Amino acid sequence: MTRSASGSGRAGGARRSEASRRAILTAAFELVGEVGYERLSIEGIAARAGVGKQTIYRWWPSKGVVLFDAFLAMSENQEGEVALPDSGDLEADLKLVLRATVAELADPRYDLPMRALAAAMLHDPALAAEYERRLERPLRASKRARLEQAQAAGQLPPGADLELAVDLLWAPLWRRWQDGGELTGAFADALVETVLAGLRASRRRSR
Amino acid sequence: MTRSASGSGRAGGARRSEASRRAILTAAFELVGEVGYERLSIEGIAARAGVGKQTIYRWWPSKGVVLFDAFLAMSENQEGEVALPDSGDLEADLKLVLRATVAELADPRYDLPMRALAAAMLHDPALAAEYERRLERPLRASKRARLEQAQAAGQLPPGADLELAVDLLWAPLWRRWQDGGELTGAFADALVETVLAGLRASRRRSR
Amino acid sequence: MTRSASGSGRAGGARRSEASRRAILTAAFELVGEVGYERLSIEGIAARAGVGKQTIYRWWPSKGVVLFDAFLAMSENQEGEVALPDSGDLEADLKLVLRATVAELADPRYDLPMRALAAAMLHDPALAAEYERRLERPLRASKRARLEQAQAAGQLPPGADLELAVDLLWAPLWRRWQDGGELTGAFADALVETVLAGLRASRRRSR
Amino acid sequence: MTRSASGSGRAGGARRSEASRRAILTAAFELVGEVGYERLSIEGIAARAGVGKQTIYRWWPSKGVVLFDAFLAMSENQEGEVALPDSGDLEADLKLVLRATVAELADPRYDLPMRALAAAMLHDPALAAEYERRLERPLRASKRARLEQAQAAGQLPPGADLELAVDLLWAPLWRRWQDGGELTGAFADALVETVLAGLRASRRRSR
DNA sequence: GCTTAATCGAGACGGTACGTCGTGTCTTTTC
DNA sequence: GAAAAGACACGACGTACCGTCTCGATTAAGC
Repeated sequence: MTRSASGSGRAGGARRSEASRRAILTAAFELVGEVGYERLSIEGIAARAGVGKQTIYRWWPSKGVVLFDAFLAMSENQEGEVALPDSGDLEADLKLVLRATVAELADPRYDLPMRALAAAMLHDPALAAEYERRLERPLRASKRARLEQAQAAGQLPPGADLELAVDLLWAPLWRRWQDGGELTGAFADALVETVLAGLRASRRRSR
Repeated sequence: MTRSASGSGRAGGARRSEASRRAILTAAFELVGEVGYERLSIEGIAARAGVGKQTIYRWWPSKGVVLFDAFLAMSENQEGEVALPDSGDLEADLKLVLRATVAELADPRYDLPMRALAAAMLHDPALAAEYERRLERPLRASKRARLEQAQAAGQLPPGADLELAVDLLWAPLWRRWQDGGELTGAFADALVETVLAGLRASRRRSR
Repeated sequence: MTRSASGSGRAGGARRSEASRRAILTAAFELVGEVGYERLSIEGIAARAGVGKQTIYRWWPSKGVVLFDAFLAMSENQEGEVALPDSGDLEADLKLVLRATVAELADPRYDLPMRALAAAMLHDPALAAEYERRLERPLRASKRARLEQAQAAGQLPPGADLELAVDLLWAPLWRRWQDGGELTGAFADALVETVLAGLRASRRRSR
Repeated sequence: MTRSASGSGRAGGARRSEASRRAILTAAFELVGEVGYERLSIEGIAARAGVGKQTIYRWWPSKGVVLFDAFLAMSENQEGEVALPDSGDLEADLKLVLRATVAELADPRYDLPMRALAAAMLHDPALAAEYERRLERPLRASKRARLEQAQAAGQLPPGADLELAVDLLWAPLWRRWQDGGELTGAFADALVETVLAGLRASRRRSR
C-alpha cells in the first residue's frame, strides 16, 4: 500500500520520515474514534499529527486508505499469521474464537474506527479489495485451515462445504454488530452449535 | 394585537409541497446511483430536483435520512406487509426467497443506492434505528412467521432457535454482497440446506 | 388618528391596518438603530412588528423607503412647515439653528438611523428624490425664506446668491458629521460668521 | 490595509499572490460600477476575478474594504502627494481645482463606485477612519498648504480659519453630488468667490 | 566535505459544498 | 380583501476541506 524504499538507483535526498508516518496513522485512528468517518478530514489528521498535508497526499491515495493503514498499525499482530486454537475439540475452539470476536466488536475503542473502515470500504471497492487481500483472506485461510483439520480428524463429514461454513459462523456476528443488535457470548455459542450440527448432517456436494 | 389561533393544529400559512418532496426523493435516488454516497450532495439533489436547498433542510435532518426516505419511496411495497410464500415445502420456499434476494442484490440499479444506505447507517445510529423500525423489523417478522409455521407443521423441532435461524439464513448473503464476493443461486441453495439441517438437528434450548 | 371605515366608495374587504403600519415603522426605526442599515432586513422588521412580510411588501417598494417613512413618522413635525426663528438678528438666528442641527446630529438616538437613511439614498436615486421632495425642499425653502427676509431688511446685499448661501451654511455640517469629524457649537458659530462675511462682501451676480 | 510581505519572520509556505490581488481589485471596481454597492457580492467578485472566495476572505475583512482598496488601486496617483497648483493667483487656482473636482464627480465611470465607497463608509466607521487616514488627510493637507501659502503672501488675513475654509470650499460640492443636485463650473466659481470674500473679511479668531 | 535532490512543515491557491439567512412571491386560513 | 403565517426558488453569506502548488529548511545519499 505504501511505496517501498528499496535500494534501487536513488540519486540522493531525504527518505520517508518514519516519525511522520506513525504520527499520521496515530492521529487518524484517534480522530476517527472521536468524530467518526464522515467528519474525519485530511486537514484534521495533518493538523493533529503536526504534519504538512502534502506528506499525507504523497504517501496515501485517499482518506480511506490512511484509515486502513492506521487500522493495521494499531493492530499489528493481525497482519501476521494467526492460527486458530486447536485443542482437538472443534466446538470448544470455535466458541472460544467467536466469543473473542464478540468481545472485540463490543470494545468501544474499536467500534467507531471499525464502522468507519466498513463505511470506507462500502464506497471504495479498491479499498475493499485491499482489505480482502491483506486482512480477510489470511484470516479466512486460518479459519478454513482449522475446519480442514477437523475434517481430516473425522469431526466433519468429507463433503461439508467449508467455505460456506466460514460464512455461516462469522457473518451473523458481523451483521448483528452492524445493525446494532444484541451481541452476546450465548449468541456465539448457539451459532457454533447450530452450524456444526448443520455441517455434520450435510449431504455430499461438489463446489 | 392578533388573537392567538384558536383550537387545534395550524394557524395558517402554506402547506408542504408534495411535488417538491417527490422531486427531491427521486433526484436523491438517481444521484446516489450515479455518483455514490460520498459524492452525493444536498446541493446536487436540490439542483437536480429544481428545488431550493432550504426545502431539503426544512424537512430532513441529514443526507442519510433523505437517502433513506428516497429508498422507501422507490420501493413502496416493502413497507407494507410482505408475507413469504408458503407452499408447505419450507426448503423450496426459502430457496425461492433467498434466490430472489440474491437477484435483487445483483441488480445494478439497486447496488449503489443500497451500499450508500448501508454506509449512511454505519455512521448514523439514529438512521440505523429508523431503518430497523421501518424496514428490518417487519421483514424479519415475516421471515420468522414462515419459520414458525414450519415449526407448527412439525418440519422444524420445537426447540429450534428461530431468531438465530433468520440470521443464519440471511446474514451470509448480506456479508458476501458487502464484501464484493461471489453471490449465486447455488450459494443460496447450499445455505438453505445447511441451515435447515442444522436446525433440524438442534438440541432443545431455551432462549 | 385612525379613522374608522368611512363612507367612501369602497366595495368591501378589509382596509389597510393602521396598527400594522405603525408597528412596522416603529420596528424599522428601532432595528436600524440597533443593527445598522446593512443588517436591517424586511424579515427582521416583520418579526419585530409581529406582522407578515407581505404586509410590508404590499405597501412599500423597498427597505429604504420603509426606513424613510419610519424616519418621517418618528419626526412628525419636520414634514409640516418649519419656519426658522426670526428675531431680526440674522447671525444670532443662524447660530441658534446651526447649533440645534449640531446637537441633533450628535444625538446617538438619531445618528445610526440617519446614517442608514443617507446610505439608502446613496444607492437609490428614487429614494433620494423622494427625500428631496418631502424633506429637503421644504426645509431648504424655509432656510431661504429667512435669508430673503434678511435681504429685504438690508442685512444682506441684494445680489447675494442665497441658494449658494444655504449650501455654504449647512453642507460643512453634514460633511463633518458623515466623516466622523469633530462637530461643535464653536464650529457652527465660525461657519455662520465667515459665510455671512462672504455674503455681505459679495459682488452683484446674476443667477 | 493588507499585510506586508517583507522579509521578517515567516517560517515557510507560499506567499500571497499578487496576480490574484490585482484581479480581485479590478473585478471589484468593475462590478461596483455595473451593479452598485448593494448588489456587489464577494461571490461575484471572486467569480469575475477567477479566484476562490477564501482568497478574498483571507486578506480583506469586508466588502467595503475590498472596495476601498480597489478604489486606491484604480487611482494610484491619489495616494502620493498631490500639490495644488500655485500660480500666485489663489482665486484662479481654486477655481481650477474645484472645476476639476466637479468634472470628476460628473464622470460616470467614477460616480457609482464613489457612491458605493461613500455608502460603505457610512456604515463602517473603521473604513471611514482608514479613508480619512489614507486619502482625506493628505488631500486636505495639500489644500491647506495652498491656503497657507496664500496667507503668507498676504492674500488672506492672518487670522483666517483655514480648516474652516477647506470645509467651506469642498463640502458644498460633495453635498450637491450626493443629493443629485446640479453641479456646474459656475457653481464652483461662485463658491470660490464667496468663500474667499468671507475669509478676507473675517475677524481674527483663535482655534 | 560538498553537492544534490527528495522530503518535510507550512500554508496560499482555485474550487465545491456546507448549513444559514434573507429576498420577493405565492398559498392557506382567519377575520 | 387585508392580514398573519409560513413554504417556496433563489442567491449570497462566511466556513471547512479538497487536492495542487509553491516556498525555505532539513537531511542523507553519491561524489
